[in-house]
Amino acid sequence: MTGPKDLLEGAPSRPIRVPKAGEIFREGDRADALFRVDAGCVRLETDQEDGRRDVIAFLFPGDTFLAGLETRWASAYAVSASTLSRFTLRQLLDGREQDRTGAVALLSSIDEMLHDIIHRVALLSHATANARVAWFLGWLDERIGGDFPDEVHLPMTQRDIADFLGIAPETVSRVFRSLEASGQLRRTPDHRFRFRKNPDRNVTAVNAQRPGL
Amino acid sequence: MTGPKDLLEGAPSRPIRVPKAGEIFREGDRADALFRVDAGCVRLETDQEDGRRDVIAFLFPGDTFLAGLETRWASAYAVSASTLSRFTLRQLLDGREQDRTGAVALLSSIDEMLHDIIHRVALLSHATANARVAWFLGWLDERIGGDFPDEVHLPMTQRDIADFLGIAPETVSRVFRSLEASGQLRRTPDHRFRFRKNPDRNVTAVNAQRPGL
DNA sequence: CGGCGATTTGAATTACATCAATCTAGGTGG
DNA sequence: CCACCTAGATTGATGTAATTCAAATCGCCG
Repeated sequence: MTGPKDLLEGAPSRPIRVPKAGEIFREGDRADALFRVDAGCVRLETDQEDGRRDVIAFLFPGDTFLAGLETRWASAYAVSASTLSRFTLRQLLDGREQDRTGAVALLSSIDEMLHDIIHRVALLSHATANARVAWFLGWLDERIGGDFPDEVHLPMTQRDIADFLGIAPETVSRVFRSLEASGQLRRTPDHRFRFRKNPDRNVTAVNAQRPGL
Repeated sequence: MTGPKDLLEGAPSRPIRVPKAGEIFREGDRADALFRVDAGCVRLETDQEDGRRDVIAFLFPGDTFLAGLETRWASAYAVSASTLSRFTLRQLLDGREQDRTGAVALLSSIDEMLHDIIHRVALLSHATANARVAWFLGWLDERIGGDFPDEVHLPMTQRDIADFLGIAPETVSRVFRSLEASGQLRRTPDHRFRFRKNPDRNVTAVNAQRPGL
C-alpha cells in the first residue's frame, strides 16, 4: 500500500484533519475523492449484516486509498488522529496534460491495494493464528518501524487486529502472550513493541491445551 | 468481475485461443496487456512457497483481468478451452482521444476485482465450509446460469474450488454430498448441477461425525 | 486397456471459537 | 486529584468444525 506518492505530487489537494476514531467516509457513500495519509493511521473496514466486521486494511503515511470509483465499498476511520490529503477524482481524471499522470496514479493505487489484499487472502486461507499474528507484527515493523529503531508503536486495538486477521480477539491476546513467553515479542505499557522473527523454533499451537492427559 | 466490456468496445485487440489447462501468463511475468474472456473460463492463482495454491478468481465471458500493472502478481490459466481478447496497456493508456476511456476501463476493471475480492476476504474470515460452498454455487449459478435454465456446467475441479474457498478438497466433496442429501443440490454425471438456495433449514455441520456416542 | 489424478468416504486429531469471568487502564466528572 | 466507569485485554474451560491421514473407487485421457 506504499502508494504512488510521487505521482500525486503536482496534483491539487485539500488537507483534512480527522480526530481519533473519526469517520472519513462510510460504505455506500458516493466516491468522489482519493485520500493520502500524511500522518496517523487509517482503518478501512466493511461491516457484515450479521454484525461482524472485517478490517480490510490499515493505512499509514504515504499510503493512498480510494475504495470505490463511484460508490464506496468500505468505510474509512482514523485509528489515531490523522492528517490526510484529499484529491478529487474529477481533478485527477479531467486535467488535460495531467491526464495520464492522474489516471496512472489512481491505477497504481488500486492495483497496489489489490496486490496487498491478495496476500491477505492467502494468509486467511492457510495460515494459523500464530503465523497470522507473526506476519502482522513483521509487516507493521517493516512498514512503520523506521521511525523508531527499537520499538514500534501499535496504534490499533487487538480487536482491530483480530478483525484484520480473521481470528478472535482472545486468540490475538493468547498469541501475543505466547510470543512474549518465547522471547520473540516484548511489549511496553505504552503500546510499543519489539518483535523479531524467530526462525520458527518452538512453534506450538497457541491454544495447545492438552486435553486432560 | 462483470467488467467494463463496453468501455473496451472501440479499443484495438488481438484474439487469443488457449487450450484447456493452457497458461496465459505466470506470476512475475511483465504485465503488458489486459485480457477479456470471450468464451471459456480462466483461473487466476498464486502459488505459495509451501506448495499450497490460492485461486484468486474464476473469470467468465465478459470479465477482464490484468493482475499487475508492471509485473504480474498472479498466474492465469484456462480452466477450459477459452478465447480471449488481448488489449495492450500501451494502447489503452497512450491513445490521444481514448486516453480517458482506456484508463477508466482499466480502473473499473481493477476496482471491480478489488470489490469482489473484498467479499472473498469476508467469506474467508467468517463463513463456514457450508456457507462458502453454498455461496460459490449461488454465485456460479447467477454468473453463468443464464445459458442453461436448469443446469449449470461446472468447469473447474473440486480442488480448484477448494483452493478458491480456502478449504480442503475433501471438505468440498463432503459439502456437495451433504447438499445433495438435503435436496438443495442435484448433480449430473457430466459435471452439471442444479442448485437452489435453501432457506437455511437443516444446516448442520458437514463433518458432523457424532463422536462415538 | 492401463494409469494417474480426481473424488469419495472413514477415523482420529486439533486449532480455534465461544462462553464466561476477571483484570486493567484511559478517560470523565465530581 | 481521585473514584468511578467502561472498553479493552487477559485467562480459563469446553465444544466443535474442519484438517489431516489413509484407503478405496471412479473416470478421463492417452
